[in-house]
Amino acid sequence: MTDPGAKSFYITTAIDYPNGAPHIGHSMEKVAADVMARFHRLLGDDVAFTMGLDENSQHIVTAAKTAGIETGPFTDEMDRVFRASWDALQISRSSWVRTTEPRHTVASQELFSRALANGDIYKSTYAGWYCPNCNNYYTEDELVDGRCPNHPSITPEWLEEENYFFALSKYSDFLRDHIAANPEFITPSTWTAEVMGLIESGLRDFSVSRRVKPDTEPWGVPVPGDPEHVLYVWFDALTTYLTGIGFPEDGGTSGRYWPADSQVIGKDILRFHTLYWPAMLASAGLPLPRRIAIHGFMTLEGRRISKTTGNVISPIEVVDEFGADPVRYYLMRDLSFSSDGDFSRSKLIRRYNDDLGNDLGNLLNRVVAMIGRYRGGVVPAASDGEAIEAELREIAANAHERAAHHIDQWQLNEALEEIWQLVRRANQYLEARKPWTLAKNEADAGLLDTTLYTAAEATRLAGLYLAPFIPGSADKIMAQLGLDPIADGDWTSKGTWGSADFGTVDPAGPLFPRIEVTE
RNA sequence: GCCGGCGUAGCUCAGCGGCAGAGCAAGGGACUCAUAAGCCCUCGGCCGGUGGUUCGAUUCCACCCGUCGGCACCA
Repeated sequence: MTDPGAKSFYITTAIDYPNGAPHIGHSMEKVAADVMARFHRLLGDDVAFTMGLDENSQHIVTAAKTAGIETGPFTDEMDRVFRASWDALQISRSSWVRTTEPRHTVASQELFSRALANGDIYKSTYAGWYCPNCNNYYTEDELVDGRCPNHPSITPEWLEEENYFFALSKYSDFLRDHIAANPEFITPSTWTAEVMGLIESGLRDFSVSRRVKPDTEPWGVPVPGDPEHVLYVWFDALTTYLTGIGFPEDGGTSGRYWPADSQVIGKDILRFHTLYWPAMLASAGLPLPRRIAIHGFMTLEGRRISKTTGNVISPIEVVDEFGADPVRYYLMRDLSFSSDGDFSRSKLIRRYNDDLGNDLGNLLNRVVAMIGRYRGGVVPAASDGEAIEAELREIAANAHERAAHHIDQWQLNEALEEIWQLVRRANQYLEARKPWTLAKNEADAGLLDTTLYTAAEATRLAGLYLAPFIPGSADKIMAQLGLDPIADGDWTSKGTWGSADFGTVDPAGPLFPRIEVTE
């Protein structure tokens, strides 16, 4: 399917920490990344898309213990739940990395070894408040009245251990220069000042290993040549982005896809992806990702999502009720990628009914119904028409161009707004031409043909442009219009006016049946 | 405390030096192809406050108030 000469596009999402099932708040990042991946496939690019799970943490071991399950089966179950959630949302990942996989051990050790060989890793002393039950260190702030946050009965002791450090401080100038020279590296740019501020306030080296304690379950990637240590967080978690494309086999796929075009993360891990990660890559002699795309956080009905509040909703639950496309549409339309947003059931329903049902679904429905009624289902040939037809063609061309630009800039809600200009204009167009009136007069047959074709074509293009956002529905639009399902490269080859051969419409009923609000 | 974001119509937000914008919500109207949908019109804002720069500020600057984040080994 993919042209070997195609441009490659590599995108990743943050890997999740599977100490519990995913909730709706995790889904915005995944959907946004998926929209981008699908958009690039539509452009004809050869897309790789990595997601995964960060399983190498003592917190996971603790969570498994709490659940009374062995760590392996526990993470296997979490793995199943996470994949099922993203599948429900139609996230089109191409690779899935669990940090416990052997291939990931290889990749992490390789990255570590390269940084070591480059002289950026050294041994030093790490100190912190150690809780033996958690097998974890805490900072002063994290302790609750001097006790372990997870084990109120335990008073952690101050422990020092020798472990490995990464020389982040050496990269201050490099990072500052890179960020200044590549304004798109941090997207949206509102975060640039914050990151620069972090650099100016001074970067400290960070520890990258933990000593394996006796009598604890070994869990993690051994440090190459020093099995007394396991990699701690960064050289393990961040490396998944490389594992996903076959690193360190540079003759294979990783050479083709790296550097990543976009790495999508939440604002909480900004520091690690804009400072630690590029420094680690530079140290290992690898090029840096072109862009770190940072999204805001989601509240649920106005409240912070948290287990203690009890307001967690699973993505599967929401998809079961509304369908994947409506949820995807709502997330991308109402919640700005770059800022925090609130997920609200009533607003989702409003978006569904008003935008998807009334504007888009009803447009499709009236178009296929009229073509069926007035032209026996065959989309008629048409003349160019008059100014009003030209105007609609121009709106479509604008939507094509501007939506692409906005998607490229990670302004996904604005891309949808542009496409909706076309949807709205198509409805207005029908009101202006009044095909139901034209149909009453044989003398208007030619104009009726033009009107029906023009409306059908506008609907087709809107459906195509929406394909990255609502892929299943986009295909249904094509099917009702009697067209082939959307394929890779169609944004270009079929994205302009008149680039499809219509046949016979296939009315299949409302695309987004209205949801009746009860309360 | 330090750094940063935000505060514009009932709601969600756009605009960021030159007569206040969109969508939704609310009210009215003409139509009927369509998911009682679509279309048209109307209502609606001392653009958080105070001072300053400017011929002119929602837009730039200062301060204040409110609000939300970040402040490092925590995903």
